[in-house]
Amino acid sequence: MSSNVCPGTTCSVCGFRSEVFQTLSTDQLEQLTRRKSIRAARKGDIIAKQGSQIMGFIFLRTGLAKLTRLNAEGRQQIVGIATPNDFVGLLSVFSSDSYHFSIIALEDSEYCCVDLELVKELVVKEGKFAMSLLEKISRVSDLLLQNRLNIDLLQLRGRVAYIICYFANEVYRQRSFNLPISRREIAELIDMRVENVVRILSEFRRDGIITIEGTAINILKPEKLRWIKEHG
Amino acid sequence: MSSNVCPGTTCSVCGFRSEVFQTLSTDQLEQLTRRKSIRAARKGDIIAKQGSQIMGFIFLRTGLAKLTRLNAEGRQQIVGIATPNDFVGLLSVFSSDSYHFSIIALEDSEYCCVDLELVKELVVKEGKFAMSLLEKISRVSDLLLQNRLNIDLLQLRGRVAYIICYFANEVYRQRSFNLPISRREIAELIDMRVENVVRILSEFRRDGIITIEGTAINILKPEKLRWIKEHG
DNA sequence: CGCGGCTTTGATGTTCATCAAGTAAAGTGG
DNA sequence: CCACTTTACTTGATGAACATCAAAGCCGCG
Repeated sequence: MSSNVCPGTTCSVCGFRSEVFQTLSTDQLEQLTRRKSIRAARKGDIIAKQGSQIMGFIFLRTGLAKLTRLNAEGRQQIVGIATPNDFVGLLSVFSSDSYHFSIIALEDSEYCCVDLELVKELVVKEGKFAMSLLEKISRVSDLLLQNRLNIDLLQLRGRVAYIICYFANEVYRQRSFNLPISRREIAELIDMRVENVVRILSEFRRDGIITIEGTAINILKPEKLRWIKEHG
Repeated sequence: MSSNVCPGTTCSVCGFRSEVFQTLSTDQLEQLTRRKSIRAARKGDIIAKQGSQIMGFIFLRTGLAKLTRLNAEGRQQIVGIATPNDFVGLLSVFSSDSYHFSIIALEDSEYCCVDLELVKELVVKEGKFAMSLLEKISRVSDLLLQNRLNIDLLQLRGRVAYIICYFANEVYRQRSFNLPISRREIAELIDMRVENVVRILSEFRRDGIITIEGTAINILKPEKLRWIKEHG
């Protein structure tokens, strides 16, 4: 939970600006700069906690984070993965006053926390800003839902293939990378059990589809993996 | 697909107004009235089709509709149920130019189709409108996601209980009602097979938890059903 | 009437969760 | 730094949950 405030960077040079804040005036950007804080989170740090009051509009600048949720039964579930420039407060921000998910850093990350009241003020004052926010929020949330719907129809083999492809294609854009999450977390992400994640990964390795050593994954047969993710 | 245009009603007396359009001026509401159409859909009619171009901002005035989706494999999936005052274009409206889901009437329904360009214009022009739209869109989408996440963690018995409770509590607000969807559609809604839906419904009946005859459901033991939905 | 779609039940095999047990890796405290 | 504990990973065996296949009844519709 220890998140350090970083030396301020002005919002006018922020990567997020090009996507959402592009429509704001220099003046408004300065206002934004004054009422935001950039923070650093170490791997494992809790950026926001499910159920706690929403303090600000949060988006990820660098790094990687998971959105998690504890259901009524006490079972942990990973709702999705946030990559740089995703806002992670998600829909809750505008429909509730408390976070519906926890946000936890998977890698050392930087995130920006903008005063929520200011964002709301800007929505009301600056129509174009409101519009681009709507677009961005829609895109991120829609993608989250699509991923989940896709996974729901797959059997376990297909789910594991899906998530490997996800990291390869959407996150790291490389055939070979280090899994940022544990076997347990993979299980929580695609609604299955640790043992079966392990078993299926071993199976993929045996079949020469991937190599995997610890967290290091290398995809040997992308076509085959894609086939499994689609038909498995 | 045959949807008849209804005799115009002015937007100033629309049920949706109180939720989202409340902030618009009389003038703007008249503008809205001119650039919208109220349509009637009969049970089974397709209100919008997955993949087709988004023509307008659609919301349901009366009746009931399902949001469905055909995945890459050709398997049908029901994403959610829309009740009156839900906008059914959902997130796609602002993040894509084609519908990601089909919208199909489950009961005779009336829906309103507002010129999307006008809505976007109003978002830009009227900050308060933008804000209430953001809130509404967030609430509906968030709920959709929550429901799906809940269902994902349940076994089949729990899912069936969940969906019965859903209709009883959220849609009809009565312990006894007519299921608006077939057994097959229930299966598509909670990711299971028709046979198992039937089997579990019969089981609930045998155990005296519900009565069910055709589409007519009556919940006899709400507490027991709730227990199953939470622990099943 | 006959056909097709929806519903229902039974039988069977597959997929998956659970239990158990063991290894490896990573903290923790003396 | 080493014994100790904990946590992550891995494999096997077993039973429960579920999909699939098969068959029959029901109903509406041309």
